[in-house]
Amino acid sequence: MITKTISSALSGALEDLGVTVLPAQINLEQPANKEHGDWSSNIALVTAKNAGWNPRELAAKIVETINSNLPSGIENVTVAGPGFINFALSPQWLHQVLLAVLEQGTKEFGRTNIGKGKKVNVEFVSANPTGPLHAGHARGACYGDSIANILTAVGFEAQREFYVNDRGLQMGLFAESLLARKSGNQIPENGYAGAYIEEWSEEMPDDLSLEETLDWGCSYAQGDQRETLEMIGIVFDAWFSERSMVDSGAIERTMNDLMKNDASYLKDGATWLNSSEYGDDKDRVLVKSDGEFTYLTPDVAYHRDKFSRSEWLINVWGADHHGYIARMKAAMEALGHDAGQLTIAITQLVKLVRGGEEVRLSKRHGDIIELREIVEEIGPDATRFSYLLQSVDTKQTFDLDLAASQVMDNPVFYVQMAHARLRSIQAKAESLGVWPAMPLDADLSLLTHERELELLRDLYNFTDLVQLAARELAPHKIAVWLRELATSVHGFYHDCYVVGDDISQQLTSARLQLVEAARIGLVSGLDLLGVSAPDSM
RNA sequence: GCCCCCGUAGCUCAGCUGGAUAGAGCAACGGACUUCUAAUCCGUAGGUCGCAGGUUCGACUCCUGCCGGGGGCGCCA
Repeated sequence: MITKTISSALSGALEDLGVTVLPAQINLEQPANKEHGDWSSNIALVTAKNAGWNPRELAAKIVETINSNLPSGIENVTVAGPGFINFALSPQWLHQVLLAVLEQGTKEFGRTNIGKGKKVNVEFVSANPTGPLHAGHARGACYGDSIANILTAVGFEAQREFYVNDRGLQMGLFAESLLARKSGNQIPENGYAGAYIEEWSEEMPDDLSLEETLDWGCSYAQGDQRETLEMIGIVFDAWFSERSMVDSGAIERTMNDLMKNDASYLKDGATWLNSSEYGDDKDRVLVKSDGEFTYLTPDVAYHRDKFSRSEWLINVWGADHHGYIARMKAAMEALGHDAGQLTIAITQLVKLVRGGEEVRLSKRHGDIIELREIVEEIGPDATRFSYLLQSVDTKQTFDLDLAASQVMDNPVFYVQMAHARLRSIQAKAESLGVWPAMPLDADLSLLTHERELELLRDLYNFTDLVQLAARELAPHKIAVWLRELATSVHGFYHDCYVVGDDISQQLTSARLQLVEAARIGLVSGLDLLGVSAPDSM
């Protein structure tokens, strides 16, 4: 690609000047300000000191050298500011980008193989099967699903997994709450009092034992959660049952192996994990003095199971679990796993606002906003896009009134509208018989309008962007890029007519190529977020 | 007290491994529809990037210390 040409021109010039640089030091970037050219290098600023030059002088020498033998595709090279070297290219390189996008199509565009097929397990949501999913779960759900998409796009083999805590204290309280509600008794202390408990208990068969209630409630809740997730297009490859590890003996084996590795000990009638040996603040209880496991113990066994199936584990946890990271990594190391292959992605809390007031999230009380309600209110696409629009590192304010009533404020419509507009251009071209019978010899050099070039620059950036989003597990970067691409599309749509009497046939066919390329861009980006690209709005 | 996240325009947020004059949407103001969807486009206005030091040719970005907001520090899950 063109960046290689520029890099080698730079390193050649530096060599001629007797300045030695490593290829890795040559760093090219696309300046934010278009007046600074298409590509820019700071190499003179970086190397000047060691070479004993003034940065601007060095840059001038480099430019002189490159200009004496200007590579094709580069229109001019200049020195600017404190010593930047700016390259202006002929639009031809962007036309190459267009051809590449068309050739790749929606199935290939933006995809690479840096993951080399490495297996990654993405565990997310993992809500207790004691109630419906709420607005807070949704952030982790959209995020986890999207990073699995992105990791797949860069060549990993991603598996989506949901860990079901179908045993333990909370399950017991849930079952007791259902039974109490069913028989009209008082909900037990610390039990579940949400309105859904009443609705669910009415669905429940009569005269169930506590154990049967637990089974029934668990599968009912799981079914409800599964259904809600499917409403926003999230389908898990595996639902891993905590209880199954009791039956299989996995938990006992894990306890034994921890003991064998001197990672656990008895104290005060409880069994402890020696986690402080592995960087945790303190040791943690694995088996309580009453003989029950803590939450940690089955989870350790579970992670171990995941490691037997995948090389890299990603857990998406809420901010309230961050204190749990150190002990889990400690346990993995104690069991001989590489804690570096366990990545914990923390999503900050979602603050729900309705009517200007904060809505508290608590499953134990009645006032939860269910994910199902949100999806029914604003639709799956707006739900997913809204949750993915900002970094999970920041706490999110989700304004339900805004999302429901002022749809125009919602960027998802802006992006989807861009796609619908491109489709309508194609539909018109189709009705005139000039599409999709596209002439492959369209003269792309006709694409010189700034709107057209802007579109191509956006498309050029996509592949690197997907890799960055994968590296940082940051789907919001895709969402931000989509808004930029949509802005370019709307600008192009406005200023560059594609099909019409006063547009030459040559220009029409060149622009039709661009329309399809931009469309491929929108579809590819939206796909990674799990948002649809409708033909009309 | 310790740990994690955040602090950027009136509001909601971007800002890539440090780069040139800090960006976008909404809200405000002013323009653009005989045309492929005006659910759009163009322009104006709006900033001490929480504060103070440090590193650097260069800091919103990295380091340290404060201040402010949120979350977590159980033999709960």
